[in-house]
Amino acid sequence: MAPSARRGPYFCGIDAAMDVVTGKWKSLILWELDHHGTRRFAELRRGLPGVSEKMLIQHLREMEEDGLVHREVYRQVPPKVEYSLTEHGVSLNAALASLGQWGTERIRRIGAEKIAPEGVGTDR
Amino acid sequence: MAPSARRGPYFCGIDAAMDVVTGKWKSLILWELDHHGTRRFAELRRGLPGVSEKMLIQHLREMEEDGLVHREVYRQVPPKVEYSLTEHGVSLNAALASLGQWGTERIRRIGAEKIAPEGVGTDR
DNA sequence: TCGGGTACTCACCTCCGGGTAAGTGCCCCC
DNA sequence: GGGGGCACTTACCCGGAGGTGAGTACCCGA
Repeated sequence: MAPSARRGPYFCGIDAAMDVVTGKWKSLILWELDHHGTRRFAELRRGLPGVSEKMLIQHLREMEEDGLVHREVYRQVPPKVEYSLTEHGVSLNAALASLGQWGTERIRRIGAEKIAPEGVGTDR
Repeated sequence: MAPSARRGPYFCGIDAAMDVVTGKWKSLILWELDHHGTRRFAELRRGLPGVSEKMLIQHLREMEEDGLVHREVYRQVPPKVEYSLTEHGVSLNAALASLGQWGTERIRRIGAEKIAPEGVGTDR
């Protein structure tokens, strides 16, 4: 089987997109990478409070397979790896924008708590 | 605790929306209801090939709690219940549109199979 | 020399999302 | 009079998503 054919048949575009974005941290990773442009592994870990290293790597690998993130390895003595979004990742993130707005609306409506990952004046 | 406070604190709008849309059939239910306007339980079941009655009800109940769908019961001898989208459901569906397009794009890119639920000339 | 950082891998465990199957009370149609 | 449809409910089970914690190979600063 072709390496990228691992995902099942879909009913519609929505669940094809869902398939790629489902995972506790994937949308946050997308957001982090889009927001910062490029991030190292440890930076991502620090940016997503509560994520385990195992899940971070697992999600990053899957997103790489799915062509959403690019992984650049610098062969150095203290290892250095940089992650960034591919154009597909960027466009997915753009497609998520309206959903993000809806969610923000909803948070306001139900008055849920919101954990801002860190400082920067973010809406969305 | 307030009845609608059952959902945890969120990092951002995306996962607030995800929280509501996560579940194997929820996006499909949204789509079915949006497409047909109003549907009975058995119609939904037939419209979502492979769904189990248990999951259908469970998802419908959650979506009702979340204020996405409206449940209208007609007290009749053969029971009749009609489900439809609330305005929040409709707006969520609208917010999912761009994601659906992205997904459709992706399906084309990777050449995955697509199961059209039933006839009607659908994109998205 | 010891602790901490970098980017991981591996083994193990838990919880719950989701599936299967059966039952319910009432009706209509063959 | 029995089979099927309606809208569910209940009990049971399984697999996988995700968490925990340890280990690795190397380096740097205190």
